[in-house]
Amino acid sequence: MPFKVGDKWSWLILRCLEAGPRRFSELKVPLRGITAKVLAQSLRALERDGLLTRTEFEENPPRVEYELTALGHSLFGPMDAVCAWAREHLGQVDAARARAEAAG
Amino acid sequence: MPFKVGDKWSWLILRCLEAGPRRFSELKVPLRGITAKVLAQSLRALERDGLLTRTEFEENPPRVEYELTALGHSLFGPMDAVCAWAREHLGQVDAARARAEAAG
DNA sequence: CCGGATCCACTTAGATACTG
DNA sequence: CAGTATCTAAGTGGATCCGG
Repeated sequence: MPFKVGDKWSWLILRCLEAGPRRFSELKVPLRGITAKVLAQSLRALERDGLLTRTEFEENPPRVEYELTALGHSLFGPMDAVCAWAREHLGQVDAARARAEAAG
Repeated sequence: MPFKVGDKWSWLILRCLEAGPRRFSELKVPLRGITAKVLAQSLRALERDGLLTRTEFEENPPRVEYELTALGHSLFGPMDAVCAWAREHLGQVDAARARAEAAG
C-alpha cells in the first residue's frame, strides 16, 4: 500500500471512528498505550490521504473532532475480509508457529 | 496481524508463488531489488507461520523449492479484496495527497 | 485539551563479503 | 545455487517535557 494502513495504529484508529466522529481524547482511551504524539501523527497522515477529516472548534477548552470520509468508510469492506480470514485461520498460524518453536 | 504479511516483501513473495512452486533464484528475479538475505529471512518467517513449505533437494547444484500451503492460498481471498479496493480508490488517495501538498 | 519538540530504543532492510 | 555473517542506514514508535 502506498499509504499507511499497514502500520501499528492506523487500522485501529479507523475502527474507532467507524461509529461516528470522535475527539482526540476519545480516541486515546480505547487505543490503550498510544502516546499523544503518535496518535496526532497517525491522524495527520490519515487526514492527508483523505480517509478522515479534522475539525477544530474555537472553544475553551479546545475541542477537535475527527470523522471518517466516504473514502475512509469504503476501507471497511476489504478490512472485514481480512478480519474474517483471521478469525477462520489464525488458529492454524498459531499452531504452525508452535510446531516450529518446538522443532527449532 | 500477528504475523508478517504487512511488511515490505511478504505479500509480493506470496503472489510469486500463486501459480506454483518456485525456487530461490526464481523468486529473486521478479522481486527486483530484494537481497538474498531479506528474501531468505522472509521465506523462513512465512514457512514458520505455515503459509508455505520449503523443500531442499539433495542435488548438485543445490536446489530448494518453495510452495504455498492451503493456508497460504487461502490468503488470496482477502488480498484480492484489498487489491480491488486499491484499484477503485487509490486515485482518490493520490488526489487528496496532492491537495494536502499544495495546501502546505 | 490538543498537541509540538526533542531524544532515545528498536526493528528492518540494504550493502558487502564469504561459504557448502 | 542458495544461502549466512556483519555492518550500517533509515524509519517508526515510546518517553518526557513544554506550549497555545
